[in-house]
Amino acid sequence: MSEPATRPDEPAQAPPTRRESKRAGRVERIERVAARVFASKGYDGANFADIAAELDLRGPSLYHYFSSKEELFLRCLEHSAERVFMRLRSIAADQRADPIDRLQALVREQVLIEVQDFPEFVPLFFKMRLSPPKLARSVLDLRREHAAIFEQAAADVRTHRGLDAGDVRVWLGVAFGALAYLQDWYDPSGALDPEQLAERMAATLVEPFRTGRAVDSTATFNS
Amino acid sequence: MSEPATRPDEPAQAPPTRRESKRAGRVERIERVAARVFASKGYDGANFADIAAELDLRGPSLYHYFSSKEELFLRCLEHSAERVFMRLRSIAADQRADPIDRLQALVREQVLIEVQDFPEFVPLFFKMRLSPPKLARSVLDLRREHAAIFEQAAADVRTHRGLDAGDVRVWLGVAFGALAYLQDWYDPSGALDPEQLAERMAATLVEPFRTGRAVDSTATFNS
Amino acid sequence: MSEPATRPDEPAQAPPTRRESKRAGRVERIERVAARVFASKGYDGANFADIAAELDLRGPSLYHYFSSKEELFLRCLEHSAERVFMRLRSIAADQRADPIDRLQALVREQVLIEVQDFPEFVPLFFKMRLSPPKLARSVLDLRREHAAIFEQAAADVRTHRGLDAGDVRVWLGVAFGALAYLQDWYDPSGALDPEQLAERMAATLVEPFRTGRAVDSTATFNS
Amino acid sequence: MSEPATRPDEPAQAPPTRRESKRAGRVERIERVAARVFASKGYDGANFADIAAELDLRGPSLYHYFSSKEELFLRCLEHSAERVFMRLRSIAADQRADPIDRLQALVREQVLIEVQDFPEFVPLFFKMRLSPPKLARSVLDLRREHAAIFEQAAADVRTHRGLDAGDVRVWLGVAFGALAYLQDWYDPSGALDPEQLAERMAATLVEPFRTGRAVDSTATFNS
DNA sequence: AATGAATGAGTGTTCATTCAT
DNA sequence: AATGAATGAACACTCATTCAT
Repeated sequence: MSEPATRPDEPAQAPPTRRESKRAGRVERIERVAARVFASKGYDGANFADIAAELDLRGPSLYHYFSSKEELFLRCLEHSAERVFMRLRSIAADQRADPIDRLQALVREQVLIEVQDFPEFVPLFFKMRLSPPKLARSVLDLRREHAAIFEQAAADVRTHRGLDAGDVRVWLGVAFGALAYLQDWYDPSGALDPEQLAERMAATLVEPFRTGRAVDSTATFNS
Repeated sequence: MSEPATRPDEPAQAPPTRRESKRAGRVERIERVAARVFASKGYDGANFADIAAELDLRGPSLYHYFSSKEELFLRCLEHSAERVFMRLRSIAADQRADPIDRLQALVREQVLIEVQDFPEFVPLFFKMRLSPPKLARSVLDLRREHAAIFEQAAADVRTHRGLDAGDVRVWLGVAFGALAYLQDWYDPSGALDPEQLAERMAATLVEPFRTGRAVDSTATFNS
Repeated sequence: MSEPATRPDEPAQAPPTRRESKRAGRVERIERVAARVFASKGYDGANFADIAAELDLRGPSLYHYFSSKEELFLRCLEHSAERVFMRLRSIAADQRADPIDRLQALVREQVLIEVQDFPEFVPLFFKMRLSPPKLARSVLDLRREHAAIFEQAAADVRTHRGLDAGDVRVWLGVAFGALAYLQDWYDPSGALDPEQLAERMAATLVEPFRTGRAVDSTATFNS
Repeated sequence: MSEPATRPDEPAQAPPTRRESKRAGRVERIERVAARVFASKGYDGANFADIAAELDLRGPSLYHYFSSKEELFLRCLEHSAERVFMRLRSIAADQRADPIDRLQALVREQVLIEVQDFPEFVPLFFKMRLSPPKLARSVLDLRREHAAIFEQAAADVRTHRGLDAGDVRVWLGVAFGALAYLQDWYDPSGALDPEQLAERMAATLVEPFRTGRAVDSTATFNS
């Protein structure tokens, strides 16, 4: 252990000291703001000075909390991902619901997450060129974790109908594409409020599962 | 000579001199390479030196053909747009086909354009971050032109069924999102060949129009 | 503490902090050096790297203090203008002196400013080639302000003699030309010291006003 | 000799062949145009492409006639200088006129040269940093030659009055400054036509010689 | 003779990052 | 902890100049 300062008579999971929690709060605040900036300007377009300015700080101050721009970006993603995954899993875990309704509810939730609660989550959808392989790997893991939730839910629909799990990647591509594209066209102040949008997108995307055509009928394929 | 149609003794409409056509060929070659680089690295990420290097040139040489990075990018965009729009419109113009089949054929064509013939289309049209405002304007115009083709085709499906044209923006958002996202997940060397992919994506995206649910049933809304 | 005048328990008009005054000192130093470089090489000819090098800095460092080359140049200009105008105006404001003596004193002062105290004045004010139009505007405003001081003093001579103010532009052109040209020929280490030079140039330039010929006798003309 | 092509039976001063005279004509035309561009934009501000464009040529074509930008500039100066000096000398050589009238006529002529006939001559007044010492020397020689004409005329006024030639450098500085500055303020389309301007400037500048004050009274000084 | 093509050197500017305070 | 100061690396763009045609 590299923390000789903790007293040996304390539980292994030492509660955060006041100093640590203060720092944690600042980190969280930075991540929240930075995530928003990254989401709106893109990785290249966002710069440290701007992010810091929104926090009433100067650029170099961020280095007290993050070792580089890339790390900050990754932490932003992770930060939202935790919360987002929790919300999605609580829906995915509801075994009482009909599988197809569950899938629709998942899509609905994801829309609300993006346009109401976590607009900064969107970048996770996209491929990015992150130079240090470690960071790239972490992002990839998050993407897989996110996709797995939807993939499982979609497979459930098929098995529930007595089909093999098959391959839902095309549908997944369509759905994720639609979800990722939202921020490029949807205006929350327009005629459609977030709830309506979520309702309609979910219905549209799940429709092929309801008819069984266009999704089920295709033969499974191996990647 | 490769111009047998013009009578040799006439200047007739100023046929391109050898010099001019040579230049045109070079311009075309640069545009092709530049489009690929822009597509893979984004507008900001692509730099003149790299583009030039792929052509065995040095950065400043590109200024013989394009007056700025912005102009080079716009030429790439317009160049692609020209070809892509032509293909889509030739399908959209076929009035003999059933409207819904026409829409499906359009989606199918767009998929093939993206994964087979114009791999740079997606980033150029859908995903480009647009810092210079002048550039943003032009890109938006082209995007609108592109969207209009699909919007009209979708509206035709509704009117053909005796409905008002309504608003197909949600469906359009879903479809364009799905189409924009293709390159983030589809691997042409995988189990699904481009034709199969196009077939299935088109079927999936058009399905809500076939059932009438999820698309037609929703009331129209004003933006 | 170097601020004995302010009572220690009062913030009182926000006295400059040590940090601010340090920065102000640096800005002043940069302006002084930059003005000299601009003066010797012209606006286009002066480059950031060279200016910075004279300050033991690298080019980009200047951007901590000035947002662009244009701004740096304008600050230099205004900085000089402030001091120079103050000196000239203190002479122009002396209403006890005979108008013609006042005019002569003004010319004399201007010569001393140029060859003794502000050697960068001439290029900055008279000779700068002005590519950026925004810059040209500001320089022209300052030139007009400078010219107005002499113009008024010259007109005073005429009205004092019972003539109308008339037009002294030709004389002004001669005088300013002579003053602008000084650094192209005068060598302070030569036989004529600055005071003698100032005396003689002032006498020479004011002479037409003393005789009344060549200045007064010409009819006024409208631009 | 490096011209073996000239036939030995021709006079040493071989008349220009048709080819040579054609080339000479082109050189002259380029010099005339280039001189105008240099005069209006300055040495740095003028570029080869612009100069060539005014001649319906492309930049590199100028290298058929001049080995570098600096050489072109020098030739421009020389080109006007020849003609200008001829005109000035024809006035300076008129021994019948009163010396002071001759001086006044010289100034008058110089004004007309600048604002009517050879606006490109003005740059000769100014110091310039020409890198190859040979070119710098040539310019300096031209400046001296030009100044000498006025210097001699001014000295003649003094000796004609029985004074020693003395030093007229202060007056010369004033006069040349006034003449060099003309292009910065005089607008030929304004209220004063070139003839009037020339008249008035000449009168103003020569006035101190007429009164004898301000010029004669000063002691001579050695540089 | 003229020029299209190409380029090396240079210039202003941006920005993530380091460091002393 | 926070930040002014500073900078190296990059990058779009300009321009005089070379060269093959």
